[in-house]
Amino acid sequence: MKAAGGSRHVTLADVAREAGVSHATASRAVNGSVRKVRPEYRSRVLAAAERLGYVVNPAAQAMARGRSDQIALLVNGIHDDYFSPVASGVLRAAEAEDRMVTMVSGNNSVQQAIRVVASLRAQRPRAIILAGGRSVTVGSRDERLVEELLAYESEGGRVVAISEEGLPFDTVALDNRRAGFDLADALADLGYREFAVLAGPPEARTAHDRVVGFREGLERRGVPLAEDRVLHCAFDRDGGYAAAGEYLLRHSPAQVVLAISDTVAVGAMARFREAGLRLPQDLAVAGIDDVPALRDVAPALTTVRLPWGEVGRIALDLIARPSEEGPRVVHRHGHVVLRRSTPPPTAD
Amino acid sequence: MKAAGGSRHVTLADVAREAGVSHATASRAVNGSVRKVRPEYRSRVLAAAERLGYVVNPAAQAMARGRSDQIALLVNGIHDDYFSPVASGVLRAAEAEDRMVTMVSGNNSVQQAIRVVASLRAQRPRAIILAGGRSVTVGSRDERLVEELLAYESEGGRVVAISEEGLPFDTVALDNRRAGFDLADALADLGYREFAVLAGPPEARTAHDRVVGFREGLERRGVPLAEDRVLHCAFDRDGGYAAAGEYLLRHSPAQVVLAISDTVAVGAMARFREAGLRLPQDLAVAGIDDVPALRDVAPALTTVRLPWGEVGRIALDLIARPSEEGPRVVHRHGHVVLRRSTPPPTAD
DNA sequence: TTGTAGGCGTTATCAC
DNA sequence: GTGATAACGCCTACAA
Repeated sequence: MKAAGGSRHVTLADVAREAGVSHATASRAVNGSVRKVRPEYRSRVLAAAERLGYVVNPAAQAMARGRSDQIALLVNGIHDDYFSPVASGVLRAAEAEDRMVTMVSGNNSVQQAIRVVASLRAQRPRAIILAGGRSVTVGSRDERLVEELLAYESEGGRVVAISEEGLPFDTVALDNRRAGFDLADALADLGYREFAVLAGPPEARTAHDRVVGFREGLERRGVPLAEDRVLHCAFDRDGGYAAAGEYLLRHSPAQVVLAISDTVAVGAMARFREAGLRLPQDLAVAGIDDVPALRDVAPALTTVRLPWGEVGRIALDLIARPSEEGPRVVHRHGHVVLRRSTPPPTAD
Repeated sequence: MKAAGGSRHVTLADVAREAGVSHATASRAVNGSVRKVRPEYRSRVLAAAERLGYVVNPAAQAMARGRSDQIALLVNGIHDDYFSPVASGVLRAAEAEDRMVTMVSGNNSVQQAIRVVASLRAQRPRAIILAGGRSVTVGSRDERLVEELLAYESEGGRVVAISEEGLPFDTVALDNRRAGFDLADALADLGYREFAVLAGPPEARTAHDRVVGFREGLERRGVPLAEDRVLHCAFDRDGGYAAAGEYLLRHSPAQVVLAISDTVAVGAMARFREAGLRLPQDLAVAGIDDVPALRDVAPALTTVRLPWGEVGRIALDLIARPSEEGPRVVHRHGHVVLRRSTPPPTAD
């Protein structure tokens, strides 16, 4: 039990005094490398700490150790598609081990991300989780970001990326190409032949990989995908909405629209409906991610379920067990979930 | 420009030496209470800091000041309905002023929330934003939480609640009763007469208030709401799904179902569809919140739009400008948005 | 194994 | 206004 009184904070010195040992022993008993303190003292200290309601002062600890215990999650942007699944995955995993996560947004600009990492660096968190992809063309700004991150690592920090393979950090890699491949393959298998693609931004690596996957999947089935059937758009709901509008203008109707994400798909569906199309009768739509919040749209959306919760856990795991020998990459992939939005196509 | 090299950190001492002044002066020039240092020194220090790439060490600062500059956001649970709108509202606002937010989840348990606040207390963040409501019956556990928060305040921290009025802290109060009232009123105005309610957990204050609002809105229109038409459920998608199932069992059909949140509404819609009901022809559904991710469900959901972004900004504002004289309350309310899910009822 | 002592980077206190 | 100097709470050689 603790005294919730508003007085001054209990410090390690208090605990030490109460337990009748030195500061050092108290420190070791509470946080030190195990088994260096006599069990008797140990329990005496622990009891005293409990009795007094001692709580470590993270700032002091951070200062003494030169590193805090925070975990920082850097997402591209709050509006980004990646935000909610990735964030809730990581937060949930963190919650499971009683840790707190500091969230910051790179605001979809590498520029900003660099600045953010710089100030993060000053805070010396235990780890930075980099969520969301980088560019296809690894430009100089991207390199600056990596550089900043490497500097952070050289100071003893740990970086884990949740994105594509290829960064010089431990990474949890979701196989985006495969997600695209499997989805395209499954739909072609279902009988679809006329595809259109809402491709997201051409420079976003995640979107790009998924589109490449779409292409390969269709190729494998011998299904053509004309260039003009691929529409680029922002990586969010409004992007899908806009791209769908463009699609409608082109008068090049397809049977099914593959969107690079569920949110894009949902935006597109909204636009299609406005145009009077019946879904899925007039047009089938599929996405990728299987974000929980969207699981109940109608018609239920065919998608590729990505294991976000697991990804979060793995990321924390990678942080907890550093490796000596270079970046590790843990691969995960999703599974196609066929739902109502893509019924077997009827003869046209 | 900064040297991104991996060497040791630049400290205030370095800056002071470089500028040829004392630690104290350097400190004052960089962070001290303004206008106590000669302009010449001031600029000399600033220049040196810039040149060396000096960045403050927040841990050291926190330690010396006895308070860090972090803002902590305590949400009820990650799965909670409140998570995404409130979190993104606050994060966005924080982003706008270049601040980072530490997110923690109370995991939907007051018990846990108390523990979280206790460890937060140790971190001495500048402020704690308490998002999400408390219980209807202010129980002893709730009181313990408030107590812990008050203790934190007595240590100099600032608490801002985003919830209902009544807590002894500055609060941004969303008028939940009014949201319920306006929604019920609008639908009754549209011609609906047979209502059912998916009420959420009876002990959750937010849900409770909304239901009270429903009642009052209907009352005003002289529309009865039988007790057995009110079904309690969990405050999330699955709760809505389950409650919808229960509704179906009762064979007491209504024209429209008022859900206490969009997510509950969407879960219910999924269940209704499974049962073969056509929406909105066979049954109309409405929610509250207008969460962006759900804006495109079909049929488009009638709801009450709550100003989450504004709420986040106000919360940060309240933090930035403390008041001397007791808790302030800023009221905000939503606006009914009629969409396809509640067409004017046809004669039955 | 335990205790003593010094240091981590900043701010705050007081003389000057 | 400015500059020594002492905290702040914890960790960790180093010596005992």
